Amino acid sequence: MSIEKTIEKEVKSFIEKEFGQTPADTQVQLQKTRKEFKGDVTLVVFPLVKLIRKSPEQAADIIGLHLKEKTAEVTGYNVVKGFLNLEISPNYWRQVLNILYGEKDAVVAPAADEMATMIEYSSPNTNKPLHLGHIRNNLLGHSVAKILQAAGNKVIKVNLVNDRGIHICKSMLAWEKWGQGETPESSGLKGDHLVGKYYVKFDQEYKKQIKERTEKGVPAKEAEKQAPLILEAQEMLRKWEAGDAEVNALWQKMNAWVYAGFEETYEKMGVGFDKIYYESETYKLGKSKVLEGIENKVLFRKEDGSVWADLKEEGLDQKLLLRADGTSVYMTQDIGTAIQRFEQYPVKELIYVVGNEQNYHFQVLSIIMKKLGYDFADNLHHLSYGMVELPEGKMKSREGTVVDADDLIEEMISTAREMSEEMGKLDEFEQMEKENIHRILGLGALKYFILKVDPRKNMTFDPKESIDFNGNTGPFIQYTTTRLKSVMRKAEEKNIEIPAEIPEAVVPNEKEIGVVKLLKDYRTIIAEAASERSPALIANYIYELAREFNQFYHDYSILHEESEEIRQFRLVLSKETLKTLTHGLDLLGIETPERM
RNA sequence: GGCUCCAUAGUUCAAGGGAUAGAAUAGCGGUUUCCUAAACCGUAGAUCCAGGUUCGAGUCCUGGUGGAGCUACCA
Repeated sequence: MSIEKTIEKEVKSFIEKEFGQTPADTQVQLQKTRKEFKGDVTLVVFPLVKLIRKSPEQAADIIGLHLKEKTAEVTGYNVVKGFLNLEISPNYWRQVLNILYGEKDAVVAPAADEMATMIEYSSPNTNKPLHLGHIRNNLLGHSVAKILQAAGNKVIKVNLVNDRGIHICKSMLAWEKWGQGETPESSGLKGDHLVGKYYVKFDQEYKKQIKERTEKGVPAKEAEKQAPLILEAQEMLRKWEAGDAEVNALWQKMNAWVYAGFEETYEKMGVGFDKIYYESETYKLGKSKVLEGIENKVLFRKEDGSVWADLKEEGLDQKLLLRADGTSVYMTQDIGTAIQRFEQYPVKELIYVVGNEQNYHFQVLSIIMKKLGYDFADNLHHLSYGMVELPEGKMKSREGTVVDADDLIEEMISTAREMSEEMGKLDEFEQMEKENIHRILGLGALKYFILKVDPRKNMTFDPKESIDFNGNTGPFIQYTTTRLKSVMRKAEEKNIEIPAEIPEAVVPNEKEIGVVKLLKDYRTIIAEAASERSPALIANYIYELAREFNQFYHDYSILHEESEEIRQFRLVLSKETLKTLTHGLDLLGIETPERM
């Protein structure tokens, strides 16, 4: 039993016996003792003073004295205001490390639950390359999937590629008009960037046409609708929907370019999926369910034939589900895909990793699903993450301020390369090995930078200041692991064995206890990160652990320690720390190099 | 206009209603005959404003100020 549980139990039974009052769980508040005070565990006494009817100081004193007498692990206490700081014996911490060390897996045992959690992320449009916003989405989705798995869930990762619609037709049309048969091979451009180029081209030409008309006095809205380019694009979409062979062939060709490009970026980021859905295959879903909804009178039809949900009772507006011409909208498709997924898979919940700009959409989705009578509506969760903003505000493709995913990744790797070469620690390595380490470090810095921030919050990225490699960063934690790996290598070279158990005679010092205390928390942190769906909790934890270990490492030597028993203790401590840091980094999708 | 979210050192981020608000970075000053100095130590620096609830408020409530998002027969 953990020391906190033991103390909690003892405090409760003590107060019950002595004062005839049973404290509620929320009244027994235990927390870690702050660094500036003596002690390990702190009981906040304020909530208990009403039951005990003494001053906070007196109450703390009585409880402290009792715990010291009754609980073997409590070796002393002190009272500061209403805070009872309890000192726990170093032997207890040694035992904690022994237990952690004995459990070979840092991972929580897989749950027996056969029902899976499905997590949808990435979901890109195929008309332009991925940017920094997508990076946050992908890293979050991938990391949350890993964390859920580590917490004992079955996880299915899915991607829904938005491969159809008017925006795709814009790229296709521009390529036909101005592309002169350009291909990724002929231009040397990555497929998604090539298609993106024509999407931009369309927009430019379209704007010109609008301007020509507004200058002749046509109202802006009229001009937007009249411009020949947009009419052509709309015509192309109609042909696509009618299955026109020529349009379809072009669509297939250009999408294939984009997929190849995306695949490259996904691979670089280290993210992947168990199943990829294409909107061209799912966009007709949901319509029949909506029609059923009319029969069941939960939806209604307007005079023009369009179908709506009335959400006034929920404090929202009306929401369109089928256009007057009978075609579906985004919401209709999402209704269809959700139903399909719950029917096809043994899924207990569905998590959508989508930006907070779509909060309203997902709020409405849940309400409509419920209206349609699907119980799993309560198991649809929107993992709503904040925008990545530039110092001057939102990224705008029109103003060319979009931070391209591929460019950023390359920049990170080359920064790692520059720094590494300056330090010269890898000089004797082969080129291939060096490049691999630069890649691991560059991506480590990027991933940690993104994931350490609470997903729900907006974050700022300044392209002028490169992402740090020192301090609270991925490379800092990676560096700690390479030091540890180096210690392990040297131990092996010197034939120093790492024992199966720690000798009982060892009494850990303060720095060592500091590390053990953190190691003990790891499983709890995973569970919390899973329920909060927040990789930031993992990131903050491993940073703190690395920092704590570095302090110990700086002050004490491991292999050069003279006492064999203490050396063994420190080796076990190091091995456990390495295991935990590596595992935590892996949950963030970050690799650890052997050297750096 | 309506709805939602946000506001913490110069900057980027932390802080389950609890102690003297933590880090990092930038600044200043130190540490290397010893397991990797991408490290370690020291120094200085912050809760948007006004009320309220509470033994205790960055955290909860009300009002204000400033910012973001949503409010499409786009996806």
